[in-house]
Order: sequence, then C-alpha cells, then structure tokens
Amino acid sequence: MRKKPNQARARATVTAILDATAQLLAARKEAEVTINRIAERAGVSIGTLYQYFDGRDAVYYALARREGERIAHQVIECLHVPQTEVRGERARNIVRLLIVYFSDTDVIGRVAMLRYLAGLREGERDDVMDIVSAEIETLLNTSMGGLGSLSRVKSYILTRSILNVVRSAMMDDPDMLKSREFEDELVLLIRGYLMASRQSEAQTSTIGPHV
Amino acid sequence: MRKKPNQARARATVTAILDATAQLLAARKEAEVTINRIAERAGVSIGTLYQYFDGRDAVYYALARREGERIAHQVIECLHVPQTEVRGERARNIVRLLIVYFSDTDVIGRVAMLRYLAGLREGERDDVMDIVSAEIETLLNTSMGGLGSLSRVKSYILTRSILNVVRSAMMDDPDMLKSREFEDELVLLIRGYLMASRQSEAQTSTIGPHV
DNA sequence: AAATAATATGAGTAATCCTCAGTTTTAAAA
DNA sequence: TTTTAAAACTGAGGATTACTCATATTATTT
Repeated sequence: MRKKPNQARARATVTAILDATAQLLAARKEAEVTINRIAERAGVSIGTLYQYFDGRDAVYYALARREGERIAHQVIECLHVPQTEVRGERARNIVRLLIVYFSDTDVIGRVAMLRYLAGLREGERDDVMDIVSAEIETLLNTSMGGLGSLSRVKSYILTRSILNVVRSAMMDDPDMLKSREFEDELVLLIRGYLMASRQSEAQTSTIGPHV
Repeated sequence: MRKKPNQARARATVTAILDATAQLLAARKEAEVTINRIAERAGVSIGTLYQYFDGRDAVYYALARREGERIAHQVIECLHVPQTEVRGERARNIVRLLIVYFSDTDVIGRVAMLRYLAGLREGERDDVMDIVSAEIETLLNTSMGGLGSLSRVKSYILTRSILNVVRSAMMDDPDMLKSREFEDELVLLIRGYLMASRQSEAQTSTIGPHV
C-alpha cells in the first residue's frame, strides 16, 4: 500500500474500494474487472485509488487479506470455545467452519482470496495464517498436554493442509466439498496426523534421540 | 486454446511460446511479463501467438499444465516402482519428489504453476491431478488390499493435501521445505491418515452400516 | 503444377494503466 | 474565528499493453 489512510474519510475510501472490488469479482469475470471500473464503482477517482494501491493486484491482495483475517478470527474463536469430551469435536467444528465459508457460492472476492492464499506476492509470508498456526500450537502444547507437543512444522502442516484442501475442493468439486463424507475425512486427516505424531514421539523417546 | 497446431512447425511454435514464457517468468517480475514480450522472446509474431492462445493467462495456464503433467508422470512412475518392505517408503519417495521439485529456486514458470494449481480458470477441473488420484486409488485398492479401500474422496484429500502443503511451503518458507523434519512430517501425515482410515473402517464394519 | 489449407506477419487500433498538476476538504495552529 | 498546512481527491491525457485483420509465406493435397 502506497499511503496509509489517516483520516476517517480516507479509511472509508479504502473500504469502498475493497467493497467495490468484491462486488465486481462476484458479478463479472475476472478479466473484465479493471482498476478504472473498480474506482468508478467505488465512487472515487482513479487518482485516489492509486494513492493507496499500487495496482489491481495490490487491491486484490488487500481484499484477500481482509477476508483472511475475518476467517482466521472465526477459527481462533472456535479454538477457544471450551470443548466437550467428544474426541475430535474441536477439529470438526473448525473443518465445518471452513467448509461453510468456502461453500458460499458468492465468496467475497474468491479470486482475490485465491491469489492471496497462493502467495502470488513474492517474499511475503502468510502472516494471517501464521497467527492461526501459533494459536493451535500453544493450545495443543499447554492446555492439552496429553496430545503431545506440536512443533512449528507440525502446526504449519496441520493448518495449511486443511485450509488448502478445502480451497482446492471449492474450485474442483463444490458438491464434494459440501458432502458429509468430505467433512468426516478431513476430521480423520487431522486425528490421524495427531495420533501418528503422538505415536512416533513415544517411539523416539523410548529408543532415544535419532543419530 | 484457439486453434490446435497440426503441423510440426506449429507445434514447435507453441513449444517456443511456452519456453519463452517460462524463461521470462524466471527472470523478470510477473508484472513485467507482457504478451508482446513473450512473442518477441519466442521469436514469433504477436499475431501467431494469438492464433493459439486467448491471452496471457491462457499461456500461463498451458505452461502450468505442461509442468503439471511432467510432475504427475514422475509421481505415477514412483507409484509403480516395486516397494521394499519398509513401511511408508513409497510415501516418502513421493514426498521427496515433490519437495525436490518445488525446492528448485528456478521452478519453471512458478507463478504459472501457482495460477494453475489455484484453479484460477473457472469451471475446469484439475484433470492432471485427477489422474494421479485415480492411480493412487487403484493401487491402494488392488495390490495392497490390506491398507483398506480408498474412496475417491480419500484419494482426493490425500493427493491435494500433500501437493498443496508443499506448494504453500515453497512460497512461505523455502528453508522449512528443504528440512528433514518437514519431509518426515509429511510422511507422517500420509501414514496417519491411512492408519486412521483403516481403523475407522474396521470400526464401522464391526458396528454395522451407519444410519 | 495448381489449388487449397495451414501457418505466420506486424502495423494499426482499441483498451487499459497510471501520472501529475491543480482543487477541495480536514484539522491543527494562531 | 481565521489562517495555514497537510491530507485527500480529481480526471484529462500520455504511456503502455492488448488484440485484430488484411496480407504474405509455407505446407499439403489433387
């Protein structure tokens, strides 16, 4: 972003630009969305748009980030809800959350989201997802000691595999995405990984450190 | 693609265009790659390019598809190599293959690949990956009956989770991608999922069909 | 060898991007 | 309450990029 909006008016402008972009992406094909059209729809001049964004991709990225933060918050909320005794309930709730989100045929700025998730901007880490990863890490490491400690790599794989599979399914096969079997299998993927992690850890600590 | 190349000359043209695109994507920033530049680098006129492709995105997509087919073939080859008795060897080989491929700092047309994997083209299924999925399905269903049958959904989740996590890691954290721990964890993800699948299946078949 | 089809060309036009000199609005200072 | 300066906004128009089409060249068929 070229310039941070300081005044309320400017913040409203940025919001309007992102909203307009989402609307256009929902209504038209991606190729038909131009910066000039975005500015027009947002009710701001093209010059104003360029004060805050480097170009169309930057707008997409910002929109995707806004969406990413929204869903990340929901996931974290889910993580902090006290759980029942039923095993895998938490995992199921999160899986459901993601499936519902990506099932929406009108996913705000779907294409923008994809661009963002695919990390098309070079040299920038996905810090929104990192926050979710860290949250899961501490949760599994502290309050649920029995499940074995979760390294950074483990939490990375856990978060990204789930998110990415759901995302892929949205594009490849929306019907499968909404199926009960799909949900069940994702929960199984999580449980299986955590179980296998616990096992391999127990094994390692018995045999001693690897050479 | 607008027109299929019939003659050898035309096929060479298409190849040249894809090669040029890969070179430009490796050397310059994405925004600096224009169709006119691609045509110039490929040594064909812009008019010729437009006989075979609808635009820049179409070229990217074709390039990504070519790459996708290449890696898919390698994975399938890996699947058909007779395995030793060591458990999870096959899984490890495939994981390694993907990691090596995506570790290449000069991944041919990386951005194109991402676009393709992200499925940015609407309404087209990822048929290259589907072939790999099907291959894994039949393999696990026939020659290795002991591992439990693999439904379409299961093989989808298996293939996409691995591929997508490796892809994400390439963008997010190349060093992690190359680490031994990362490789081990991916193998664990696969093994855990297959184990959990077997377990849940055994349970279901004991209790009887779900209501 | 003539006819037909496939492929290639690139100047020119249409579409889009993006800048910048000037105007208006806001908020803090006088 | 003016005054002042910074922040925000504008949009015509030059720069860049996308794309077409009338024409030329090369390959294949008859």
